[in-house]
Amino acid sequence: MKTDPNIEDFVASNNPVVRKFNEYLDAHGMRKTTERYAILQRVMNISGHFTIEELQQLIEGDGFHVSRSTVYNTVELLMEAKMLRRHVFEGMQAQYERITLPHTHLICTTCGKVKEVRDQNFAAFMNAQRFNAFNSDHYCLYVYGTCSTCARKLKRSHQSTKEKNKKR
Amino acid sequence: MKTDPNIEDFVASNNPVVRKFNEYLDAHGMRKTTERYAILQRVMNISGHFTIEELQQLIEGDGFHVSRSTVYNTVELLMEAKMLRRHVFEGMQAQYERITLPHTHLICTTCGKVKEVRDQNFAAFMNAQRFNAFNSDHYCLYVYGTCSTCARKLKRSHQSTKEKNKKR
DNA sequence: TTTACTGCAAATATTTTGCAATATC
DNA sequence: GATATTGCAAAATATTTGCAGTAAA
Repeated sequence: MKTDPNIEDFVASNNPVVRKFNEYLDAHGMRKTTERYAILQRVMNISGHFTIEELQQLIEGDGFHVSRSTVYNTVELLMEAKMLRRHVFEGMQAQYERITLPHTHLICTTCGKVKEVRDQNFAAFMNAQRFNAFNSDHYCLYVYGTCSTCARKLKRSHQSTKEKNKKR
Repeated sequence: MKTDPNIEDFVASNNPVVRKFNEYLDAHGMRKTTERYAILQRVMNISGHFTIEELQQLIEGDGFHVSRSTVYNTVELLMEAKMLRRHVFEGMQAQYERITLPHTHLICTTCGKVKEVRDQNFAAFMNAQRFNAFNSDHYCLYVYGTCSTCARKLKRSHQSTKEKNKKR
């Protein structure tokens, strides 16, 4: 293992995320490589959604080099370990996010921004939900629409169109 | 326009789907090509989900040739016309389905089968749902889990493992 | 007749794979 | 020391694009 104090500290820390990943690696007879922890550390410090490209650039920004294949490989492991989830929203490239409490995704179809909202009522509703001949493991609710920022901009440009039309 | 009686009949029919697509094409000054209607006809006769690959093969099976680019192009138009939707479920390639009444997708993570269920309670819940600073247009609920067929198979193979262990 | 659309092939984008070098166990 | 993992480059996959020919308006 190369000496990278940050990552060594992270591995040595009793961080539950490190513990969970260790358990997964142990259970599958997999090795604990510096690259895997460097990626884990980065992933767990991102609050929202990110693409593979963005993740790799963040890691490189940390001054640590990992190949694209290793990023894909480790992200796959983190998904199997149920620590990370992949989302593909309409018209966008794949994005990842760490698994936390269930939440709804609000996706603006104009600017592509994704907002997460936690809704107790909805969570309760889904928890009570049972399906016929189907054993549910987890769910994703994607709500597509327009965020307030884009709505404002659209309204403005619509108004200026009306203004122009008036002037003619 | 090449003479293909089936498609001509379809175009001539007062099918609401044809009308809706015509309106979209007219509104955008786009041409009414045989290829577009051939694809529309096929799409509207598929009940479940399909990939681009599958759609093209079905069309070829109908004895009509359309290039891959035209399939992508027309599918894009149908999505803009709000007649078709694209879904990317975890670990699978993009699938399309015609837009009908809102429904939940149950996705088996073992066999990949996708089942649609309509749930009045859920629909009512979502219709009442309002989000802060976000104007909702449509939503997708994906529920991942295990279908009963796979559950049975898994149970059986688990049992036979236990049997084997007993014999030792 | 004009030009939007199609088909083909080539380009691009994203993800996967083969293999030699290397680090973990 | 044995071998799982890495990095690189090449391959595979999915989607987009440029352009010449064709067909819709």
